[in-house]
Amino acid sequence: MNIGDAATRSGVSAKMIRYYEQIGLIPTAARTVSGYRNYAPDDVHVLRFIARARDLGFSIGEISELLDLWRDKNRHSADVKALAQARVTDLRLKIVHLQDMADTLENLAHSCGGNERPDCPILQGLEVATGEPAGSTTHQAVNFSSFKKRTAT
Amino acid sequence: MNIGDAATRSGVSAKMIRYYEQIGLIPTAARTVSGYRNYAPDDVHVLRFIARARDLGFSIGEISELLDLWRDKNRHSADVKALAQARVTDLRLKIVHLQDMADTLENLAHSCGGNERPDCPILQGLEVATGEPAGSTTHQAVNFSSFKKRTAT
DNA sequence: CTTGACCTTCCCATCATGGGAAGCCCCATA
DNA sequence: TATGGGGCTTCCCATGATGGGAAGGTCAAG
Repeated sequence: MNIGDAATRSGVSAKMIRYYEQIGLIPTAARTVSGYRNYAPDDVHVLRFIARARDLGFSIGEISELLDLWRDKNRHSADVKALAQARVTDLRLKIVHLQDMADTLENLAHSCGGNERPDCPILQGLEVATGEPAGSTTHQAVNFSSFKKRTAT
Repeated sequence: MNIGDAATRSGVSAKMIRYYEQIGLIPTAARTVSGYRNYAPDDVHVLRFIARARDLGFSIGEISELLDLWRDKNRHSADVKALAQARVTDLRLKIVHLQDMADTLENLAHSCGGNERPDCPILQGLEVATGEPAGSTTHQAVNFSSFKKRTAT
């Protein structure tokens, strides 16, 4: 099948399929005489795997590891499990932080709520409520985008 | 204080401070006669908040709104409150998505022995549960759909 | 006055992704 | 058979947030 079919069937855009090929995440596709990339159902399978893993927040590097493990018949479950658990730990931490932030903002909304009060203690409030000396360690970024781009260690 | 001081005290790198100024997230800093940027403690407060918000995955656009919310002391209290509450709703939604994701991964990890046997179901889970197969084989999908695209404003 | 640590601007790279242009290719239909 | 529209190719550019580094000016301590 052509790349467009593979894209719609896998949920990975054609652009991304070419990109994944280019960076070596997937092998170079077979070509037709006229140069079109040609994909087999198995390739779609792999692409689905990739799409799913991306959805779950795995970085490309991690997906590469997962693919290696997946394709390796002698793979070790422990490796895969460790990878997944690392993601879970990241996620739990993020959730806690986001809840902090949501609570803070909610308080802010209440304290600044709708009247003519001239001086909402917003700045101080947020700074206190967000805790964290903030000059402290630039701790490993815990946010949506950074966990994606953090190169797997 | 100089930009280096502001950077270490706020946890935002000097590079980023200049960038935030350039894109208008923070106002152009005062300059000394020789052209050095000069910061007051209040500026550090703002930078700290930015650092915190970035840490939590807010986009620059969102942080810009939050800062407006902060600085807009009393004039449009109702609007300000609405904005804050919208952000809170956003946050709660993000939290839900993250929890979904974490739960899924945790389930996968939990059912994986973590030993040397190559039967860890994490890989199968990744392989199978592609969201939205559009009338295809499996539909046990978990569907966080566009979670990773949440960079919306 | 020298030295080294700081500051300035400017340019480039990153990662994952999308947009779009220019130019082939394939198939259905008139 | 010719044609048109849509799919494919490569190539270049842009994004957002961040870092690296060069070339050069500045400050403060020795």
